[in-house]
Amino acid sequence: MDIQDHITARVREAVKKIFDADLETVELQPTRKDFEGDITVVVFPMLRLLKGNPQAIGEQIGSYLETHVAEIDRFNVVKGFLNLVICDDYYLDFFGSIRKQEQYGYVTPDPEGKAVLVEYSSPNTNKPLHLGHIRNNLLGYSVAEILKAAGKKVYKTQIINDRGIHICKSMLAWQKFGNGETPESTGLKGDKLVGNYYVIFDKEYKKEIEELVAGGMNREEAARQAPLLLQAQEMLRKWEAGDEEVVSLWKTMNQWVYDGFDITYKNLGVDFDSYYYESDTYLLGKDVVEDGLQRGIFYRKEDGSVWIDLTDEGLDEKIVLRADGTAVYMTQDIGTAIQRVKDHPDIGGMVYTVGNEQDYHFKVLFLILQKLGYEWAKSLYHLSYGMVDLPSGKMKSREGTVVDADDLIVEMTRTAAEISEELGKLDGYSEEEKEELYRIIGLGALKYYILKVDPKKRILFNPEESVDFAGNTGPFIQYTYARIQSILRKADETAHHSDIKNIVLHEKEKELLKQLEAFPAVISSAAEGYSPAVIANYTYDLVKEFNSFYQNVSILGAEEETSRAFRVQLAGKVGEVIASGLRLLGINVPERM
RNA sequence: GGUCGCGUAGCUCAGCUGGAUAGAGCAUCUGCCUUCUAAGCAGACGGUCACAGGUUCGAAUCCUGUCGCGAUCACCA
Repeated sequence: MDIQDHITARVREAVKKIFDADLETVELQPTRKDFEGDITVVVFPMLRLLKGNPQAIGEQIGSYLETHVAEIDRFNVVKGFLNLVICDDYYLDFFGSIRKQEQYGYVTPDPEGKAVLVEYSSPNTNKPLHLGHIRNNLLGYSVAEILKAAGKKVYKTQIINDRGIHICKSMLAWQKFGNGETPESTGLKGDKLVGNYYVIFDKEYKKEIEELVAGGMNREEAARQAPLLLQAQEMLRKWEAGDEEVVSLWKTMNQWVYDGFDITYKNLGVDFDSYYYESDTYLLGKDVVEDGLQRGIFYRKEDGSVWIDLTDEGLDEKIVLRADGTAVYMTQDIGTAIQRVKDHPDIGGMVYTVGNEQDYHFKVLFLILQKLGYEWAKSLYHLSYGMVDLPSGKMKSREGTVVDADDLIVEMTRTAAEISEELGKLDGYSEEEKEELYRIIGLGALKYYILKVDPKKRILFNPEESVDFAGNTGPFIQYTYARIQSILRKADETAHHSDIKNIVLHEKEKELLKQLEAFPAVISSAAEGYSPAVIANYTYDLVKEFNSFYQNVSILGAEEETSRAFRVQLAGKVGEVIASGLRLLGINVPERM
C-alpha cells in the first residue's frame, strides 16, 4: 500500500471516529511549495457531509493523524487545506525499498496478459521520410515503449503503402527519364532516388498539361488526358494484372526505397516486429463485408455498392465496397485489422499512429469493427497527432518544401558537435566516441523537442531557428545524467554500498525522494493517455530538482560518511530514473558530455 | 454550413478526472566557476488563462454561446 492509500484510509478512520461519518473519497494533492508539508488533504469536499468550518475540521483530523499515524510528523491547516508533514523515515524506507531494484517503475509483464499492437510510420514507397514521419515514428515508438513499461506485451508494426498510382508515377518517370540510374550508380539513397523521379513525374506532367491547354483544351480535361497520367494509370492496371515487367520494376524500385528507409529508421533508433504491405492486404475485407451484409450490418444500394448507416451514432453513411465490387480504403482497413488479430491471437487492442486528418476515418473504422462484433474492437485507439508545419505553411513533397528526415538528423548532430567542441570537455575521447556522442545529443535534442509537446497539438517547426540545447531540452537532461555518472565514478566503494540509516533528510533530498516516488504513477498515466509528453515533463521536473540539489548540497563532500553514501546512492537512483524516462522517449544517455 | 481539435507570459510549452497566490524554458536584466562538469544554479521582469454567460463554497480546468486558427465532411489513400 502506498502512502496515499494509507493516508486516505486513516483520514476516513479519523472522520469516522471524530464525526461518526463515512467519507467516500479523500482528496489528496502534493503540498504546494509555499507551505510546509508533503501531502495535503483538501477539507472542502468533506463539508457536504460534515457541518462546521473547514479550518476546525482540518485541525481535528490533523491532530488525530498526528497522534495515530506513525508516518505523520506534524501538520498545519491553512484555510481548508490540511498540510501533512511526512517523517523522514518513511522516505528513507521507501528509498531502501527501491535502492537495489532494477528498472524501478516498470511493471513486470503478465505472461497471460493481452498484447497491444502499435502501428506507426506507415510510409508511402514513392518518396523519402520527412519531418512529419519523424513525429509519427517518435510517437509510435515511444508509446510502444511506454506500454511495455506499463506491463503490456507490445508488437510494433507498420503498414507500408507500396502500391497505387503514386508508386506508378515514380516508376514511369524512372522508366522514361532515368537512363538506368540506380542507387549504386548515383550513390544516392534508394528512397531519395525514387523520390526524385516522383518529383520529375510531376514536373513533366505539368508541362504536358500546359501544352494541352496551349492547344486549346480546358485545364481540367488536360489534367485528365495528359499522356503521362494515362500511362501511369495503364501501368497500375498492368500491375494489378500481374504483368511481369511492371511487377519486376515495382519490386526493384520498392527494394531501393526499403533499403533507404532502413537506414533512416536505424539512424532514428526505431524498430518494428513485423511489416504489413498494402500489396498483400488491399484485397482483404471483402468477405467480411459480404458477411456483414448477410447479418444486416451493411446494406446494398441499387447500384450494387455496399454501405453502413452510422447516422444513429451522429455520423454519416459510409461506403465499404464499390459498385464494381472493388475495395475502398475502409474495406482493406477492416480486413487488415482482422488479419492482424489472426496473425497474433493474443492481441487485445491496437494503436494506430496516424495524423489527425484521419480522425473521422478511424472513428468510423472502429465503429464498424464494433458493430461486426469483434471483442478487441473496443480497445482500439487512434493515436492522433497534429501536423508539423513550417512557417511557410504545409510541407509538400512535390514542391520541395519538406524538411528531410536524414538531413535533419545530420543537421542536429552537427549542431551538437559545434556546441560540444566549443565547450571542450571531451579530452581523451576518440573521434569515434565523439561522433557517437554528438549523435546521442543531437537526436536527444530533436526527439525531446518533438515528444515534449502534447501529441494532439500541431507543431510549428522553424528550420531557421535551430532546436535549443539549453533549458527544457533533451541535452539538458542528458547533461544532468552525465554529471551524475561523473560523481558515481569518483565515489568510493563504501559510498556505493553502505546501508542507509540514521539520516536527517535535507529539504532537497526529500523533494527528490518524493519525485522518485511518483515515477510508477507517471508511467501508468502516460500509458493510459498514450502520451510521451507526460514522461518528458516528469523527467524534466526530476532533473530540475536534481540540479538544484546538486548546486546547493555537496554530495562527495558531505561531512558524515552515511550522508555521503546516501547522497551518492540517491544520485545514482536519480540517474537510473532519468535514463529510464529517456529510454521511454527513445533517447539515449551519455556517460560524459 | 455540419462535425472534431486547438486558443495560457513577447516566443515555445506545462497545468485541464474542478481546489491555495496559474508554472517552466527561451528572450531581457542581476548575482554565482581556487569546491562533485556553468549544456548549470539563485534571483528579477513578464498573465483580464481568446471573449461572454452559466454551474459550484471554489473554474485555466465542467456546460452553453461568440470569435480566431486548423482538420474533416471523396465510390483518394
